Amino acid sequence: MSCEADLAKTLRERGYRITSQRRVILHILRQASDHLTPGEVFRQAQASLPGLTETTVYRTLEFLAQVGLAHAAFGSSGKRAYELSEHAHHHLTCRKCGHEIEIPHERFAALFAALEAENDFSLAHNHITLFGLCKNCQRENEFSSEEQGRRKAD
Amino acid sequence: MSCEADLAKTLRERGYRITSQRRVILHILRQASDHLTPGEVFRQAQASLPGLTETTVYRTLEFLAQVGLAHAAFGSSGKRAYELSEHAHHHLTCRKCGHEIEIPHERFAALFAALEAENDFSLAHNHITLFGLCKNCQRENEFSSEEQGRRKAD
DNA sequence: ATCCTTATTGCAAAAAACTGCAATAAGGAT
DNA sequence: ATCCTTATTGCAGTTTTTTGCAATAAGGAT
Repeated sequence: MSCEADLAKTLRERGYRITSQRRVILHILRQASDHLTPGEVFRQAQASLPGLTETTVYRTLEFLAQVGLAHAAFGSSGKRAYELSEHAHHHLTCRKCGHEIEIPHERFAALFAALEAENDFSLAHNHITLFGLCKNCQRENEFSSEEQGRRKAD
Repeated sequence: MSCEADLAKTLRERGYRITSQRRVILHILRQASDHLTPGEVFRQAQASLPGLTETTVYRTLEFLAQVGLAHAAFGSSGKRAYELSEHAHHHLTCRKCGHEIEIPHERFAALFAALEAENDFSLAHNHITLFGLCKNCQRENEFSSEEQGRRKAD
């Protein structure tokens, strides 16, 4: 697999090592169509690598993000979730029903470039999640008092 | 205090109640020059309201965000931090030294408006944090292997 | 001022994240 | 194939966030 070899090279060059744990976790992220929380990754990874620790998952995920292979996004619940960096995109997430609309990175590219230039800053590929209300949920009241205490029901 | 009365009205209209806890927490956020984590808010709040629980702080902060009075931002560490919604702005945060550059919301306004129109979406005021490297840190290597294991030292 | 409804809080216990340190194992060198 | 250095992992323990439920207290009505 070319991307495996590629990965090896990338990491090695920077002084990191390739381990079964990293391979498994990376593989899971590749399969995933969606963002995965550390817990989800852990559960899936357990299957192929029984001895794996939750701690390692957290550290590996964070590691992948640092190296740039993956990045963290914050879901509507505020829980951290990771996904591969490939095909940069962002999300509009409905705070009410959780519906997600994907926005290609290109839409942000110009603004990002401008900000980088103006501030002498080098932006990493961030996954941005913008919260709001989707078409349907806009009609109803955003957060009527009756919903108190049963937010997850939505 | 006008903003207090204003707050009262805002909440009451929506069916929420004003409690000493909410007042204290909101007051702390007003004083704060910076974002505060739930833990920080809790510690400060303890002073004026000894009986206060950490749980309540978490819930109140989340509540304020839902109601739109405050919003959560995710610091470089990924830790959640809250601040009042007034004077909308965003941040460019250096992943290495933690330096933060404030970006006025206006820079994002046009893009946000376009995204809202294109997707039939109503965006809430999100506080965006874009990570990257500041001017100074760009010179050095982003994440050389020697830094492994002592990231917080930077 | 007192009563009533029900939004909020506190408590206790669980789940999720994070840390320090000793043991393990990549992978370059011999 | 074996040795060596040190990046990574696992373990055990700590802190941070959440959640369910009963007790408390806002604030409108009487």
